[in-house]
Amino acid sequence: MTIKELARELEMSTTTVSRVLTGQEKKYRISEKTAQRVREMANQLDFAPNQIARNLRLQKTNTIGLIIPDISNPFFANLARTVEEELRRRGKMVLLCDSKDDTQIEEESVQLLLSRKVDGLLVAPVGEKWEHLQKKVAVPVVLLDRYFEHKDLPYVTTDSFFGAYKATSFLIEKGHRHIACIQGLTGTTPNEHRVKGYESAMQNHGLSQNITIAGSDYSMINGYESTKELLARPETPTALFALNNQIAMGCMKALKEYDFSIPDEISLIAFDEQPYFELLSPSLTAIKQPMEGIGKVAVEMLFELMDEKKVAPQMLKPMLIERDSVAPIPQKS
Amino acid sequence: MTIKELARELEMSTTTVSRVLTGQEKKYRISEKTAQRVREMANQLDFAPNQIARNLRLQKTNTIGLIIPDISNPFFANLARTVEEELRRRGKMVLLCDSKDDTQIEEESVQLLLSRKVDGLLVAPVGEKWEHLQKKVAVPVVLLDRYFEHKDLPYVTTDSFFGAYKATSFLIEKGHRHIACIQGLTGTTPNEHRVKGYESAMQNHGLSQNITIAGSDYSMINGYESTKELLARPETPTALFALNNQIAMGCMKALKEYDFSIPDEISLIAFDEQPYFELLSPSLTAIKQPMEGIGKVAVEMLFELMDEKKVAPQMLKPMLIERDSVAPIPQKS
DNA sequence: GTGAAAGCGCTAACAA
DNA sequence: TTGTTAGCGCTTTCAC
Repeated sequence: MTIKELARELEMSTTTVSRVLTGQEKKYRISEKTAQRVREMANQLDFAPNQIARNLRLQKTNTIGLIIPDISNPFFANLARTVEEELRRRGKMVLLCDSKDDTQIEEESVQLLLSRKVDGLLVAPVGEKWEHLQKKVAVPVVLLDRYFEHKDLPYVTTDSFFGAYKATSFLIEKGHRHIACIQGLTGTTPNEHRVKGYESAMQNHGLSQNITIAGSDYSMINGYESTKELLARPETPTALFALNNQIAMGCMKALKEYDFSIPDEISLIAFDEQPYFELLSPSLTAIKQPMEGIGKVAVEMLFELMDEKKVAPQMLKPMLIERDSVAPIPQKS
Repeated sequence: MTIKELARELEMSTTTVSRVLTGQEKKYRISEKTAQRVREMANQLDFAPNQIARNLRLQKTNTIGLIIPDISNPFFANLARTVEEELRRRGKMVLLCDSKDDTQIEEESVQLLLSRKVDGLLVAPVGEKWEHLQKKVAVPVVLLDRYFEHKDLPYVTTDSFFGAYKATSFLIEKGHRHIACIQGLTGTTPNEHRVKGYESAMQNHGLSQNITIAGSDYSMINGYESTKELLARPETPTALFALNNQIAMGCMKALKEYDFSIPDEISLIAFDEQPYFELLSPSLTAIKQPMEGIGKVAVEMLFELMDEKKVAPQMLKPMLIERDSVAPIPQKS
């Protein structure tokens, strides 16, 4: 069923049909009667214009490419949900790519999406390279979560420094002095900023000598093994700061296995809240990222870029959710 | 950068260029020298054919529509991950739609995807209606998770009856007699089969009179409120069977709030395993669905359908993961 | 071995 | 108020 057949059926030109169907009847002063007939017939034969042809002609696909490092990570799944919803509301569809935290897959995905002529790109990059996101990319790009400083690639993300500083200060206020930080993927901005936030807080409280950083990626296994390693050290930390939700899970697993009681023997705080945190025992204190905000702002930004407007990067403030995995300890200098 | 420009640059026809670039040089006996030159130039100018034009010409988009009720539910996020990976491996991309468990959005999504000429549809339907998935759908469709019996729509799903029967029997073997089931969305096949599995197990053990079914959808809030309601009844159940992961979370929340100790005062088992279940306190006994299998088999099936082969629906067996949320209770008839 | 030209289904500039 | 026609960028039939 094409517009041509529809036009033949109606005994009029494809032009007229097209104009009615694209809502331009007013503009071309098409008689209400004609318009009515077109709509009825289209409805009756339930004709839907071939979007591929349309896209080719219009040089516009109403499609946005979304590249995410791991859709099974609830953080990104949530992001994807908001983004999809926001885009749908604005008449766009989403081509989804999961890069599996692999820069090469990410680069390939960008190519694939560009050759499919997406109108824009929303990317939560792995974070190791950026050239493929900037050079020869003819469409607007907005980065999510991870980004690149000084690269003029617009982004929207959580204020990681702020969040980490807050989490660490919170622990310090509770009397903790030996706080270890288990980091995610090194070299990526959120990780570096979280680490810096942690370090700053430690330094500002005169605890520079106690700064302890372990770990290497955003996985549960990393949390698990880093925790075990930390527990094996001569001076066991009294608190752990896990830099994402999966690391925190690994920490809990290790602590459980080693029969460390949280928070009595060791406190735990996570960057990145998840709904089930409140159900864990003990419930997990966490830094909650403004997920909805990130998705919404990113889509907004992308639209502004598509309208050739200028945009400024955005850092959204996270908040601390106090639960039971952090206990005060008696002060001892 | 179009193939035309590339051809001009090379001083040959677009035909030849196209033939080389689509790997048909052998077929048309194009000289190796020419082919070489084409590839080099294409590479150098890093030319990538406009897929939209290609799709239009070929009447094929290498795109699959994936409709899912809620991508933020880890069950579906996992499914999406496997599906995306499998499809990428086979050279297809994924257009993602989140129906938010709303049949109307689902119907619209099908229309949108069809007008974009996807080559196939992978749908985890809300489960209330099926007409929009069968009538006038010109492309192959495979259903995930939820499906429709006797509707000739191929599906791949977990054997829900089997899993629920197993979970219930497990509780009965542990001595439980008053087992309540908190169900998900009524009217959907997995839910009905899980309920039937539960009922069958109860009946086969002579516990028909104790069958208790509460709840109405797959949400945490449903688990929460249904549990509270069950606890308020004169005869409190000794075990709860939650029909999905989110319901189970709601149960835990309610039990925690009411200071019911799991498993000492009440046992809990969930249909649908999640990685964090082992970290909950107590760790949660669950029926684990073969997620990877579902995704892979579904994609395979879709490809067979695209090759005009016949396929048979598949039910994959889940397995029971024993943890600490179920305790035996002394037998009393 | 290579090329000219038609055509995929649609929209819009130009014409009437 | 409506229609003719060119063309989006590609592939492929037919011709040489």
